[in-house]
Amino acid sequence: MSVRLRPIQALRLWQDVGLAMVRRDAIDLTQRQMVILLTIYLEPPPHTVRGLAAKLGVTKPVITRALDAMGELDLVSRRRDPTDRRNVIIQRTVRGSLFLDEFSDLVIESAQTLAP
Amino acid sequence: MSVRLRPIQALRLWQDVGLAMVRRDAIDLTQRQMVILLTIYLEPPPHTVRGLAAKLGVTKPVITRALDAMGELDLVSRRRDPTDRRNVIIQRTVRGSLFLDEFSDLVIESAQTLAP
DNA sequence: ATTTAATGATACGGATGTGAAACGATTACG
DNA sequence: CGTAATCGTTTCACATCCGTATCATTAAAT
Repeated sequence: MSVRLRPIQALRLWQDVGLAMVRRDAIDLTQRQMVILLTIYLEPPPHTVRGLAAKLGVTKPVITRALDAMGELDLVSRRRDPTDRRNVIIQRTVRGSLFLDEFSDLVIESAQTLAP
Repeated sequence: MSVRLRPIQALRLWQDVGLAMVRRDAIDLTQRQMVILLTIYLEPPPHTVRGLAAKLGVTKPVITRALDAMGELDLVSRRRDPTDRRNVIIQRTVRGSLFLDEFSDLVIESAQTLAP
């Protein structure tokens, strides 16, 4: 079932969620960091720096630094690929799952309260 | 009519739209800038620096700088309030309307292609 | 008229993100 | 082997954002 939205609803949804994220003094991720995090949690593993860079169309250092920042927040973790030690495998964490759960709740609630 | 979303749909929606925004080499707004822009276009005028700062829960310089940046992109414009010349009234622009129109299309399309 | 208050802009120091380029470590290939 | 290619990281110079504090302008109060 596809989700149908009207233009004003789409904009209100973004405003609501964005406003809640800005007001919450909590975790403040860049748009790129958010997309990286969502990709790690939504798409099937394994995830590598190079793969994420290609998917997002950005350079590798962008991914490395985003992983540094999010790793500091314990939203993701990294480990070397045992079979090919050049690769780094990016893994999910409990805190990352929790963060995205709360975020999805926020989106769902905003969507529910949208006027027609 | 409220819009019902499931958790995975909510996350996929954000990933889709974020990915499209990151890949587009075009306008790259901060989350705060985006919320400010949406507020200016969705809520009834007049909009002032002080009012926006209060609504977002941030300091006034944040608003001033965001307006500087978005004004440079011709997404908003400013003019002095004639009745009280301390105030600055923030106004919409054609380019800003167009930008948000395109953005809402992006959200709507992503929502339509969501799996159940 | 003088003082007080309010508004938005600016200066400052610190933190963080970016792309380009170079680097060390590891693997693949001839 | 030894050389080339791959992968993630680091370095560099630059840009942008943040909050605090301060400033100039304007309005209101005394």
